[in-house]
Amino acid sequence: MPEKYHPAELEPAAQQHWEQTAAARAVEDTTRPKYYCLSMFPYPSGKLHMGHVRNYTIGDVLSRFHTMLGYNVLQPMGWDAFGMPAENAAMQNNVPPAAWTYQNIEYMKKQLKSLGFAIDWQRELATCTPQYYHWEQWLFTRLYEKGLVYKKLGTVNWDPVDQTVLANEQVIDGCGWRSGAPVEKREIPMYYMKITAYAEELLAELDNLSGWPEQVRLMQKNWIGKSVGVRFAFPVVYPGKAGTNLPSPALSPGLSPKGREEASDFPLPQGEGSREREGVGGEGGEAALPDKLWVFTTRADTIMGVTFCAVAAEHPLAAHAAKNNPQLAAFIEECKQGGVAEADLATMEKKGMPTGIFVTHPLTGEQVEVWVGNYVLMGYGEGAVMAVPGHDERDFHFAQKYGLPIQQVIGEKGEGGSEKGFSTEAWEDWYASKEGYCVNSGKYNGLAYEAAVDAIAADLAAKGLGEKKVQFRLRDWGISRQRYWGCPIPIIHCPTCGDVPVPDDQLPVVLPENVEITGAGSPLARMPEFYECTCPLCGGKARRETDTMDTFVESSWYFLRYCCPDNATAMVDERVHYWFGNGGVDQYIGGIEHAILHLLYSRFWTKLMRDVGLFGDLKLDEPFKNLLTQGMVVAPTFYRENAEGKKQWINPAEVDLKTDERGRPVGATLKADGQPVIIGGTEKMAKSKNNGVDPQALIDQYGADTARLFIMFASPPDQSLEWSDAGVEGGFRFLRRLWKAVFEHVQVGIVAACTSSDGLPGAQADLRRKLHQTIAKVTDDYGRRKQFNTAIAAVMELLNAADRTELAGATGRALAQEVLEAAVLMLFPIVPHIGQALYGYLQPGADAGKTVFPKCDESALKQDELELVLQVNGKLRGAIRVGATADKATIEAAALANEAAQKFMEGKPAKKVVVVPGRLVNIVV
RNA sequence: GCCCGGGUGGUGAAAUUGGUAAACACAAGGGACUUAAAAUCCCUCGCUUAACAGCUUACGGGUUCGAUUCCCGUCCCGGGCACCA
Repeated sequence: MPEKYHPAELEPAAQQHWEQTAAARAVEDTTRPKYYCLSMFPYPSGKLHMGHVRNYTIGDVLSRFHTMLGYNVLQPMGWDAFGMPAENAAMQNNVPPAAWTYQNIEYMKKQLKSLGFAIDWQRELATCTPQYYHWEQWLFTRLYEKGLVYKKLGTVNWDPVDQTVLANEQVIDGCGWRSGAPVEKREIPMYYMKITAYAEELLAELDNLSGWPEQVRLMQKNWIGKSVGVRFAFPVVYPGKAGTNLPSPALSPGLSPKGREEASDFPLPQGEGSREREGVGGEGGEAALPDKLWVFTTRADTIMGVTFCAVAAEHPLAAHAAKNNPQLAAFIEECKQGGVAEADLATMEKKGMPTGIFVTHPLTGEQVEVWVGNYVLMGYGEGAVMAVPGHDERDFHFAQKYGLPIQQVIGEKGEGGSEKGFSTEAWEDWYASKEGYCVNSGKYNGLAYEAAVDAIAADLAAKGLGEKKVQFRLRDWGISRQRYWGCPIPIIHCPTCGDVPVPDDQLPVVLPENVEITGAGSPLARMPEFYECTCPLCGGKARRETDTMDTFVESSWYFLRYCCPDNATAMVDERVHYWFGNGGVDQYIGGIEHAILHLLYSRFWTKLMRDVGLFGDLKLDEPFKNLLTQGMVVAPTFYRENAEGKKQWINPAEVDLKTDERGRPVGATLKADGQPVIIGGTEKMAKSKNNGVDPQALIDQYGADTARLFIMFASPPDQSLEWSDAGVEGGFRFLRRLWKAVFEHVQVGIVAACTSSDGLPGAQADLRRKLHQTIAKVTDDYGRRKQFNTAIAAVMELLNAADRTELAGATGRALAQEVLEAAVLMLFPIVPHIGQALYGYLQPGADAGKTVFPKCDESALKQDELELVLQVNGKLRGAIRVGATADKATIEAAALANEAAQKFMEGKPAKKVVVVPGRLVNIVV
């Protein structure tokens, strides 16, 4: 055994050993319990960053731990290989996206291998290969036939200069990131997946996901947003025709009464299809002129306080009103400015303009004016809202701004039972409370929230103007992307047959790999050799769809494909039954930033695949049994602005940071030129902000084990971690100390490990107790708590205690052997390379990774005496020693007799004595 | 703006079910060894105080014998918001 720890020699040797013994190969074996340990696959951005190291180390620790517990472990890895950065890189460096991606995969795979993860590389997959996306296209066509995929208009960010659709990330302060031109909203036809059809199940199943963090379940619940409310209508009164619900004949010439009838309710009545605006060709705006304005509200109890209504700029009523009103038309144009991101819409200034159109309040018969509001979204709900400024904060401020009436219709009792005062001058939070009762509401006065909603809904229903309705916040999933580097949508547009799904024998629709990326429009739409095709139904000339799918689609089922990545004839096969038996993936690990979208879409796709019948008799409703959401690894961001005011992000490694005496940053300069840079926020490591830290330097200098140990020791996995390499040195030092301890023991000679505390001298019995306490704690930390920093600390404590214990004699040598073997095995999941080597020296010929995890010897934990903390009035005043079996009375007596206790009781009698068994005694005087 | 988290020494953090706040480390300071350096080992290390002791878990309240932990409010930081992945 070498005297010194040399990771550079020992790590490749250990990795070679695992490769030769196929240690990580996972083979279906029904005689053993399986453990499917899944980490979120990376986007091949170029290099691993610390977030990856953290994620995959957690996965590897759990995988290796469960292997040592006897499970048949599967730990796969793959590449989420489609996406925007490849197109950006193509534009910047003139590399085709495919070549760039495969190059990145190759490098990152090498990095992953150098970290020693026990990954079954035979199951590796990349989503950009036809072998993978073939099945995504196949399922798409099945879903299209089932009506679970449909087409409607959707709103996107449009860059009028680059003539291209932008991602929300590419819209900066309302302008296109490359052109700098103000972005506009534009409606284009897109394919949607009907996730709303599964809203109820996606919500209900959250309650069964007991292995998921409460936080994530809550976020998904709020995202789905089930609410029960009332959908009702305001009959529309057109100018000059007060008192009629019908459009003026002058405004809609040539429309027969029957046609009017059919076109009446707009948007379409309730039901899943109600918000689909089918196709692009619906130019007959006049025909769609509504005679009722439908809205949805969860606050029907405030209906008597409606003083105006607001519709989206794209609402047909708005368009109609704008025809003879150039000012309104200009305002509607203004509303189309800016992007579509909800965060921007929610924080922008609320603006509106009256349409001159009035609607009739369905209960009071009063005339209520319709406004166009920039904060009302066409794609959400009915594209129209009732406004109750008295009891909705946004409406309140809107009404104040435009001088619209504010009417109190809900009252509440304050402290002492007096009525709370309502003022139209200043908003107070209780105005929006559901705790009050109706006032100024005629027959509804005095009713509390639920009773009022019920009564009002019943009255609306009686008039045929509304009913109670369940509504979800969740919207259908738009999957069309006007981009190149994605999975082609397998649809053929035929002038005679319409949209035709590509038949199975023509799948996959292969994405051409040699293209020119210009950043303006989709390259596929400029490639006749791609889009020119014949209709599979009629054989006529047709055009292939050139949009690709949202990359979230690939990541919604990759975990199923890992079971059978080699199957060329089916999406999944019976191997799924083995790995997804017993409730699915046993442990899924990934960043908390995926709490909603990725995890919800994956749940959805699993249900879709189930309902297409792909799982046979396997009961699989949810893909992930246990979920560990790791906190993000965050790092500071730095940038400079160029002449056009665009931000150039600078990597933290290239920056010198100056701090004040309290450690707060006061300035930063670029190392290269010494000139100042601007300090941005601390954010998750991301390519777009160039604040990723490459772990390679760390691995090169200290080895994989130190990198793994350090990142596990830095903080618990679910906590976000601000990156700093201070302390890496300490991790390396610990491994060196561990090596030295084993070396010195082996030098004297290995012996059989101690197996019992019988006959051990006191100090050695104490150490052995500490050992088995540590085993119990580490097992619990790995298994139940999934908190690895405390497991490492516990082993450090154990080794510190061993250092302080005399272990020279025969019993001591045996105990030292037991302690060292256990310590090495306990650390093995975290630092497997050094563990593999050291265990080989302690147990020649043994393979640490195939050794059973140490078991706690309960008999070693026994103690005759316990120390209890002594408190007087809750303050620490000393300690008492009592027999391990002492009863409450004995403990009380010992506590009261204690000198320190008597001093702080100052002669007063004890009012009460609280005894917490095994912990403390508190004397209350 | 809305939804979800977080805030404990100079730093990363620990305290698992309401029961000793600061375990385990890092950094710093002092010492030993050394011609010297590195490495290693030992000691000190929340704040106030000469000491006794008092104070301390972002801030302000509350519940409790006892609160980092539970409740209410405030501030700050991070994540998500449907086309970053």
